[in-house]
Amino acid sequence: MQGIQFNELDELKYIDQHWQLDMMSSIIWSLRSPVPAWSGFMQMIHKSSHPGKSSMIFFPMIDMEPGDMSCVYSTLKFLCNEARKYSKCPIITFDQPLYWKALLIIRNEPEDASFGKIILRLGGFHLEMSFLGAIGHIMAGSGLEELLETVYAPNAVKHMLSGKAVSRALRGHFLVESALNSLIIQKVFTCEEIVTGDAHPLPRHEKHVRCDNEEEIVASDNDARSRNEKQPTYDNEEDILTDDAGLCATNEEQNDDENTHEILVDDARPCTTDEEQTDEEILTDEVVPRIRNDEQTNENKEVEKIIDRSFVTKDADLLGILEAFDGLKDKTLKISDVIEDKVFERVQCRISDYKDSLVDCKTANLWLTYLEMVVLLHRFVRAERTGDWLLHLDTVQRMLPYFAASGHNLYLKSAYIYLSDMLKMRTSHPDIYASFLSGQHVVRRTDRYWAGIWTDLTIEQVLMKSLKSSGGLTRGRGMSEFQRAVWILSSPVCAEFSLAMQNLTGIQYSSSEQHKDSYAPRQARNAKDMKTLSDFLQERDPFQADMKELRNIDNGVTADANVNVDHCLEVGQKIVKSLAGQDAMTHVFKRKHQATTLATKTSVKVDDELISVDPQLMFQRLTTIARETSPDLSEIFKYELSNVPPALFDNSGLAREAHKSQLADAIWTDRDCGTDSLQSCRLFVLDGGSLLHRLSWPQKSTFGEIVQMYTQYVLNKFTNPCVVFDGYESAPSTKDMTHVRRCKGVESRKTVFNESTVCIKERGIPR
DNA sequence: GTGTCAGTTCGAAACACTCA
DNA sequence: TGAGTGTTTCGAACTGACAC
Repeated sequence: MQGIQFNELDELKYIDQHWQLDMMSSIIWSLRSPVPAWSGFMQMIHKSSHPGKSSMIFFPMIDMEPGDMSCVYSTLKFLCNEARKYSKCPIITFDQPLYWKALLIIRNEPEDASFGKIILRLGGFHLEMSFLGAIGHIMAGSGLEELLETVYAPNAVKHMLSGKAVSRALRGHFLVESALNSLIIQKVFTCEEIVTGDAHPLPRHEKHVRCDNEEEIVASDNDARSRNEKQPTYDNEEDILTDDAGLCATNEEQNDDENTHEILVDDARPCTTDEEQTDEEILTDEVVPRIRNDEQTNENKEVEKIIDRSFVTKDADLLGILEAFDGLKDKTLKISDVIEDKVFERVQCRISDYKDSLVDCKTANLWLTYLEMVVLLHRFVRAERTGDWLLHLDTVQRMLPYFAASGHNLYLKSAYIYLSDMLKMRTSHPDIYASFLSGQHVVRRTDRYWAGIWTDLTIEQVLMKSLKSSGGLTRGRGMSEFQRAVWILSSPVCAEFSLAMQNLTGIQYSSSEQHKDSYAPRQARNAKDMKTLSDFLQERDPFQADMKELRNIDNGVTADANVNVDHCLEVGQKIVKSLAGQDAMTHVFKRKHQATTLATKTSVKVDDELISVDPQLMFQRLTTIARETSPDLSEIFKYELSNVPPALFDNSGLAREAHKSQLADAIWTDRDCGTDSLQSCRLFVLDGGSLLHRLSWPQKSTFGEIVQMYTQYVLNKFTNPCVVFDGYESAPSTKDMTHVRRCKGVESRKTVFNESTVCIKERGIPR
């Protein structure tokens, strides 16, 4: 079999022309909230010519195992025949496993054969999923998981960080990026935070968050603060909203359609099948007004809940960006005017200087690397939405080191070969390369500039939605070969009927012009989640200049000396560089060359060799062996079976939290705790710590009044009481681990107060 | 009562790595 | 070289909430 060589990759030297817009979007979150999220913001400002809406047609399904080489071969053969009929160059997109098989087949065919002309593309959507997994791997154990768990469910976060829940992952990463940028802006620029619970519609924010009138802002802030205290706490809603441009992928959309192979014919012909549109995009003229009215009502309700967290500033550069944003929004400025504004370079320069000052801080470096990875996500999505071919290639090239450092070797190999092949197209297929440069490499399901999506995502969205929605194959038709053929071949006729019915009834299908990120409920949720994330990061600042070591920002666990994830880009670049000239078929990736993350298991040194130890696994194995080899287990337990007792310590080395309520339940259940014996009791001993949670502390009360309140409560409730508070010396004590867990590894500030000090409280406990 | 959807859990396949 | 282990990726099945 012919080998596949990793050729030296030429540097693209692509200059991103619109980085200013990404910067504006991330900064504006801090200065003016709520605003549309990145995707909504981009759709709002991007208006340009584009190749038009694409049409999709289904080809017959091949009834074979998708991974079967002969199935892939048949697909390629069919593709070549169809392309010959249209006199077009065959282009096909696969996800990674099938891409590699198709590549092997094509590379082993003679160059003059029909297969030699096939342009094989690696699915961008799957590439993005893998990159999300790479981010999750690199940031494992850093505290990102705990950060995201403040706004998402734990299992949802696991899927987000493993690259499965794409829509949520993107939203989550973009929110975290904005919260981190907000933190940096506070440090670099002179800002003052205002947090308001605004009960007015969105335009109201535009009026009061003007940075040149600070007094007015503070005054309105005080009013709003009192309103905010009455705000209800929200449930942890899950992200069920989807991006109309295909940013999302539901579980269904993530399913591989490996049983089906399609050719996407990308032209400007009108869409012929109504099944080609997603449910959320289909809005009839009659339906639209009703939905808009409902949305308006809902918006008003949601806007009342909006929590606004912004900063006021008098910094000239930040004010310049605000003006540019207003200009774009009001359409008084064009994008070309904005990107020529030097204010962005000045802001970037100041932020870069600040980042350079953190060069010795490992934790800060890791989180700055995270920001770089999220920027790549922005670029990758933007390249697809706008059909920017060079940006797409440049971003894939920048992703390679992160794939390498995180051990996503299959995608590293495939993406490397894909990039190499696409660059070669400049000379081998100049006509196709030119059409890709004009934005023909993406598919648009709606007639908008900011609506391009990856071809593999298109296949999944269109096919899966058609299969599973009303009239689809999963609605009682059966899935046999005959039924599939009937369904596919009849869909053009059904589309004709559908079109005729639309003309007859006068009901037309159209897509909403407004992006979902522009809706007030979405903005409200974003603002709420941003506040939650910002609060978390304020308490656990990853950019502390005096924090030189690498540690988890949530639990404070410090990394070993062998953890090098803060230099993962250099690690990855080294691996990518070493690939040049190697044979892709025989090259072996070594795990020891990858970046070592914070989540790497603890290791012990045996004969000068580091061995990773999972205490839980070690304990289980040893007890299993002991049970089989020794009749008396107590003999075995005389010896140390793991470096820490797993029953008492978790994998990060922190002592497990005590569950007092379970102990209390056990006592009440197993023992006689009746109250008869209390009748003769003359002394009530009360736990002072527990007592603290019994009473709610009134607003603006002093500590003296609170003490008086507790005293009165105890005297009224109990005769002859004795209140006991537990106290610990400054020397090492059994409470130390609890203190470490509670302070999250960050030393708290000293608070000085006396009887007349007014208590500023948060949710019933002193701050 | 039914259908849909998000969330969760579990398992299998494929592949890389390690070790005897 | 083969067996065992670990990781990644993917899919199926189930559950509960919600809308109609």
